[in-house]
Amino acid sequence: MKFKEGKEHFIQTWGALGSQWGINKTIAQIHALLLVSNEPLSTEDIMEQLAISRGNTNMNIRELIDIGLVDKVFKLGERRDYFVAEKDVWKVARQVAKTRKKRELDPIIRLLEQIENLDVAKDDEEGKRFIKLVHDVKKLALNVEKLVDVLIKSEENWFWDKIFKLMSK
Amino acid sequence: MKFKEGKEHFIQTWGALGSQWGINKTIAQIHALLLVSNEPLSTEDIMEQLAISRGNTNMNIRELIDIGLVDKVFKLGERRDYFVAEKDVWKVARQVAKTRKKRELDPIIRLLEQIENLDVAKDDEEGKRFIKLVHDVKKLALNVEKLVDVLIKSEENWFWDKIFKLMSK
DNA sequence: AAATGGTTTCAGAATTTATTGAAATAATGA
DNA sequence: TCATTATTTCAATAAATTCTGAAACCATTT
Repeated sequence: MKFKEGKEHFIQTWGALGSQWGINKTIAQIHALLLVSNEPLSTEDIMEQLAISRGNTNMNIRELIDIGLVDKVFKLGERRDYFVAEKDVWKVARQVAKTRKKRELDPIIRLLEQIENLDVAKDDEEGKRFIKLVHDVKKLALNVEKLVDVLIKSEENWFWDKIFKLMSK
Repeated sequence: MKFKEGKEHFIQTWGALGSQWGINKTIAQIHALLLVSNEPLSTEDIMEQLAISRGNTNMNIRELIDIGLVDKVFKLGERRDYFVAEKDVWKVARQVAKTRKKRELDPIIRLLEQIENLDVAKDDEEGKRFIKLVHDVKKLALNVEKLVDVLIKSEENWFWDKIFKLMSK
């Protein structure tokens, strides 16, 4: 496989991975492109290399900056903005986990807590089963949340080291 | 909050959660409906309660059966099919992890391995950086894969117990 | 064998989501 | 100031996904 071909392939794969996980394909592709680029890229560069419009490029770069995966950088004597991606894959993983936790997990836990506070008569078997279900889901969500918290705070080696010790017992 | 209202809320929330994670909303809603139902439901029941068409119902139930979250059951002396969902939330989590691992993680690891085998000259710095990136991503993916494998094989208590011991050190 | 009750399929419609592109806005500096 | 260049916004459009509903299919009973 040729180098350029490999890059293409990588960008496509990253994009596909993104859509499967509910992330817009273009966001993932821009991220991949910046990941594989050694130099900062301008909006023009990205538009050209991914064959997408200016507006699309701009909005998705902003999203990536919000998520914390991409930074704006300035080149001396240049007017236009350039962008770089965080290259440390572990940091990327942590950052994604952080964003998704806040955006998705936290609101769901709050909702489940609300539902949990149902008034149910003591002899209402159906109601009791429902409350147990909601409770179980909440418990799972809380556990996932805690795990994500560990991940967010950990160093790569520490984290996987501990996880793998888990497996061997 | 009233009981019925709580159920509605739960079904909506489950559906919303699903779409954020790249799962079709209706699939998630059917699953939620079956989760909160103590009795098996027929296609008609589901159509009615979620106000969706027969075709939609049928296709999404099939998907849920494929994933392994829903079973078809028969009622004595009844001709029509009934469906029940796995109620154990931990089993649900493991089943989802299993399906997504096979569908998503495995293919990506294979792709990364292909890309990794690039021919790059020894003095090609850019190429070398790219290969390192791909290698790092693959390593992360392999670690996640291993973690998911532990999860799939574990009992709930064992798993979370070990994970939480992690945190305290 | 034909009527009944139920299930599955799938082309087209509806809906949702992503993208474009042009106009408005901002920043720079001559 | 005003011309130039870059960025942002957003209504319109396109693309992708999901859903419908009617027809085909299948199994059972009379």
